Amino acid sequence: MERGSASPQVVTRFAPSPTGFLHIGGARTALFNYLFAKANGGRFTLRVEDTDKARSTEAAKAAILSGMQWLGLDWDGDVVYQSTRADRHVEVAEALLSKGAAYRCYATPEELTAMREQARAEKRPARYDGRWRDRDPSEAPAGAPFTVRIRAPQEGETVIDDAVQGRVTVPNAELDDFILLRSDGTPTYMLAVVVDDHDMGVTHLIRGDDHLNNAFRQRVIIDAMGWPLPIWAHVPLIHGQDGAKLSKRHGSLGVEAYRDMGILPEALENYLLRLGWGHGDEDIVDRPRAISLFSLDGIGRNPARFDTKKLENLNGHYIRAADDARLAALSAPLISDKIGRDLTGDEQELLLRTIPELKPRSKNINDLADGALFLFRTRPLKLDEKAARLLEGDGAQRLNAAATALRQTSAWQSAALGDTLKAVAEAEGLGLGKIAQPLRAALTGRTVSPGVFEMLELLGREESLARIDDQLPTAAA
RNA sequence: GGCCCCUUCGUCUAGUGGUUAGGACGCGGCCCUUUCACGGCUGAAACACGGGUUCGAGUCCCGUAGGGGUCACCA
Repeated sequence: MERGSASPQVVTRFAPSPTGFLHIGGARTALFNYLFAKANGGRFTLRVEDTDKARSTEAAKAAILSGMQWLGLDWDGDVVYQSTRADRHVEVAEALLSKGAAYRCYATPEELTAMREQARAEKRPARYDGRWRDRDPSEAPAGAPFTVRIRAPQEGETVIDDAVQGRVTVPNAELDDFILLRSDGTPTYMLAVVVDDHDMGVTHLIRGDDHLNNAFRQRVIIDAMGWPLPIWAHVPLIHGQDGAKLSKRHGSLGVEAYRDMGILPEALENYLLRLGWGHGDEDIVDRPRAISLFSLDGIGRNPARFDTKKLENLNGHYIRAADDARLAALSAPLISDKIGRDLTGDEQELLLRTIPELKPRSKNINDLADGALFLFRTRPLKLDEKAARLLEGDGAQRLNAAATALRQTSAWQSAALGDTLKAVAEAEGLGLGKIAQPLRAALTGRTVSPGVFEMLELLGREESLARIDDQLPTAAA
């Protein structure tokens, strides 16, 4: 799909560092980048920032990729691993060096630590003091290790026109000569991002607010290289329920944790989208709608708190909208887990037919599995306390009356069964509930369940009658 | 602490100088109803505070308070 050269293609990227799972904040950043690219007919790329060999792990890398796949955030092209691009990063550092935009610094780590401590003691900002900035190269200790530092402007100010935050200005005195190349010759993050974003043709940088300060530093490199500026969009971070930074304690779990809680990916996506982005009153926004609506100016500037209740509500909505077969497949393993065996083919088919009854009663897949459990109980059912109480005294008589009528019903379909039971209630001069509740208890062992007529049909004549007989006092039966 | 950002119901938000400040989640009530849900109706619930600017501020400006981010040879 060629686009006119007059309007260069939008390219976004998600650039996680593989030091942990794909958490909620990262997932939202990825989502926004994905949506913005799709909304503009652009490309959404994925780059793994694995330049910190000590902290990066294969497991984290895999977790991030699988999290993205689960959410259906498909990236264009191959994953770029930053660690494979070190040569190019060094090349740029050297270009900067020969331009005089960077210089070698021979300060030792100990020296720098001492410098920072002293600055802190004197209540000054702990910035690199530029001690090697203007020294003549001849002063360099022979053979000593050195880092390469950017020569950042010291006067004036640097401006970032952020698509979310607006125009943000920082005095250049705040920017120190940060390190480009470590003393072992490897590139730092600050250099690597800029080079990679440039080389990958990234046009829009949508990322967490915590990177806003980095943007000023990165701009120094970009300017020094004479490269075009990307459009920055710094999205406020997600906070926990208590307003503090999101931690594992209150929801910053990996996306797979939400999957395991029975959350549907489209529900998490919709929730994440609405957390910090809005379009009028619309709360239910599915993927196609999001792609047609998404824009950077819909992103708010204030941090949002994570609210599990709303996520669950949204999840309930998407469960009701989901395909029955998909829901059956998702809940079957959970059911197997609970009953300690695999479902037979017939049982799987039965589960599928029951899903429509369970959908409106479920906020997550666990609820679904739980609700389906009555189908697979083994006789005689153990009744819970409340259910048992429904079968005491008059309850037993009513159950018996219902059983008698049910045995004579030939058409075992919910509508007909409903008519039968309503007739029983009328004959007894009772409300339908008086008949249905004991029946529900006998059928499921619980007081809460899908509709009795439907369950009767689902369970089938034989199983239903057997369960009822199990609960009938022997004298009455 | 320096620098930067933020502040509308408990929460997510709409609102771009004149609104009975709207919606959603959650919460309460009512209805539907064989239980529970779903669904429908309905109620309580917010412009952090103080100064300006203006005929008129949730909307603009300045302070204060509170919250957040960031200050590595991590990313």
